[in-house]
Amino acid sequence: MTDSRIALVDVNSFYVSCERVFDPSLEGRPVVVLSNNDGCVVARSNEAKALGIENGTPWFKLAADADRIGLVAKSSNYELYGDLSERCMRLLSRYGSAQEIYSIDESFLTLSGTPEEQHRTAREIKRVVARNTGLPVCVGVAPTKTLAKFMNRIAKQNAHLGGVCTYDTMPPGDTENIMSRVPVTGIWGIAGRLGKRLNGIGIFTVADLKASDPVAMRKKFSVVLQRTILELNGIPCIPLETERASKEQMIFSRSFATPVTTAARMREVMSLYAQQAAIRLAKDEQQAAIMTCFAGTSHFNEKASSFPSATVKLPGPTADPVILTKAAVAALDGQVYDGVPYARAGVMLTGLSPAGAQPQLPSFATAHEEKNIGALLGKVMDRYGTAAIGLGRAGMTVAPDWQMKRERMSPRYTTEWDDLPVVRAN
DNA sequence: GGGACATAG
DNA sequence: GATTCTATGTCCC
Repeated sequence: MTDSRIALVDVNSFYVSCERVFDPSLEGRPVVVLSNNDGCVVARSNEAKALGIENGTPWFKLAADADRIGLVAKSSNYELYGDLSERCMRLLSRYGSAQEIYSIDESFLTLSGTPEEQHRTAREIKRVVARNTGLPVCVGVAPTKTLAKFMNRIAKQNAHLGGVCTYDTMPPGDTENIMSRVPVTGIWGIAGRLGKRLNGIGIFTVADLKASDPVAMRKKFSVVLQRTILELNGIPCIPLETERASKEQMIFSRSFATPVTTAARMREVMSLYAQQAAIRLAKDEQQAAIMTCFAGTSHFNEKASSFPSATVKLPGPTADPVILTKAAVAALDGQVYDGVPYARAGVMLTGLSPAGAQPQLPSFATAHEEKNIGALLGKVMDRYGTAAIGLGRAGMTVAPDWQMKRERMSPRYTTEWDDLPVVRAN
């Protein structure tokens, strides 16, 4: 048998593993990586999972006990993770006739050959990624994406499999056995809400779902669930997306380290966020037609509740930081009040199109629009930091106090010359 | 077409 | 005292 199959390669505890690549002393210890603003746990090592620490736990609830239980927390370092991700994805691309980069730490690959050959390829992938990047991965191989995800999960949870699990080489009885024991929420696309509704009609395990009638389930639930059921039965319904579709919307939003309580400060925030959004537009080679600006108080603050937002139509599709910044600064005018403790804010861009798709008539383009300032801002900030340059921030030479907290961040070893690791030889 | 909701990583 | 960010898809009006 030489059917083509799908491999799902996933880095174990990706963010934690990235931290460990550069700090081997973290090996074997409970480690968590925190969200932006050092808010809550977004990645855990197995040792941290074993301590019962859940994803989403606020750091302030763990901090006091951290030393006592030997828990290490790191601020998230997306420069580092993004760079290691790229290296990893480039390596993986060698091993499949097609590749879908599904997330920062996951790729689907198309494998050919016999099941035994595919299993050997999967083992080689694991070996080569470990040797070339230092990152541990697990690989699941199966006829459909949903089954590949499931096989990957089995590989992760059963150390004796050596991090690789292939549907076609597993004794069918073993697979059925596992499926009849894993809760239905162990399947890709089924989380709490749907899980509860399924339990309500007697579907508790993966095996129960697999045995259900896809047509009836589509009527009762959704087309998504029907596809999942068919995929569990080996019928591919979810195609490999080898071309990254261009984004439909772009959001830049952040929580503040300390609340923003004045309209004047909020204008500063909007100005900086709009510039970050412009930089991303330039990187994606896109332009936007509509901008929504929003701010909000903390959802945990019941006394002050305010969620201002405003949508403005831009003069035409644009990626120009000058236009975007002016629009953002003006958008929330009159809706943000002094004295209200805003906890977060953001800029959303919609109506996106490829840059240059609708070339503007020269008479409508402003002088600065043609100069692609967004890309320039991005390059300067990449090299000299975000404080080095900016529009309309006269005198703002130090980071404002609302800027997000990253108190426990490791150096950006691979993307900052000044953060290069130091090697000592005795 | 748009808001609410669900899901994922 | 403190609780991420981003993107997509479906349902339903």
